[in-house]
Amino acid sequence: MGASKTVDFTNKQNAIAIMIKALGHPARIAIIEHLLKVDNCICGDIVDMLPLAQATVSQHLKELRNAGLIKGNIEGKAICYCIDEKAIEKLETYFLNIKIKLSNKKKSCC
Amino acid sequence: MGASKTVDFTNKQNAIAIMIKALGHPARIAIIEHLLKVDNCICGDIVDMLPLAQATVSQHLKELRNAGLIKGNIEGKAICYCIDEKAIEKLETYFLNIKIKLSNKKKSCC
DNA sequence: TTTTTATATCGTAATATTGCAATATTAATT
DNA sequence: AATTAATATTGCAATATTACGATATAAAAA
Repeated sequence: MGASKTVDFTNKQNAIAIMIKALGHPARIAIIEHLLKVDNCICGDIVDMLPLAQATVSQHLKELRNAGLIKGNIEGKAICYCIDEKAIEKLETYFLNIKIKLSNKKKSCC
Repeated sequence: MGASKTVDFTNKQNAIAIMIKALGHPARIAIIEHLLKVDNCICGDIVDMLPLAQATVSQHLKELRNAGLIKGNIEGKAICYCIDEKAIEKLETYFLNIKIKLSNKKKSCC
């Protein structure tokens, strides 16, 4: 197979899984962390930062874009990439809710 | 290739990517959400819940376990799985920090 | 001790991901 | 218009993931 059975899960579950999956790679974590540090977020700088070929970085950026985690703004012949705050908020809220629910839960076995 | 270039990233980046990656699948999201709802977290119930074969569910549970997101406790011939609170806290903290850093940041382009 | 029950592992097929070189595209510069 | 610069896309090889049936394992029940 190799294909996830997305049809059988809720839309919410599929949506959050897509966002989370997009972050589940060290290069894409590194991209987000770099965008966080830097003020001028030009694509070329990301390529220079990472130990990966330009084509590979471009691919990772595309995945982050498709998942809604970053936005790109064309600036002349360069592209300025930024983190999408709303996406990060969604993720933070998701885990915060789990944390809260867990703390309100009686322990069963582990 | 198909193999991530983990050597070239920091240990922290690789570690958080592994945790996040483990959650980046709708079935594993569904497992976590189920464990959150239920008091008695027996493996067989998870298998019954999900639209996947027992072997597949077992594999997903293994990945969550390997990433430290759940813990299993043997109870006779059954196994009780629970969410590892510390793992969830790590994830929540990670995204909270990004959120805070973003809000303290001057907008550049997007 | 045999059988049943619950879970894990193995083997394997289908598909996805990762990474890169080569090439295409697009916009600025000359 | 031709060249340069920045980024994206294509094509492809290597590896990983997903899913499942079949089988193994381990504990309880009969």
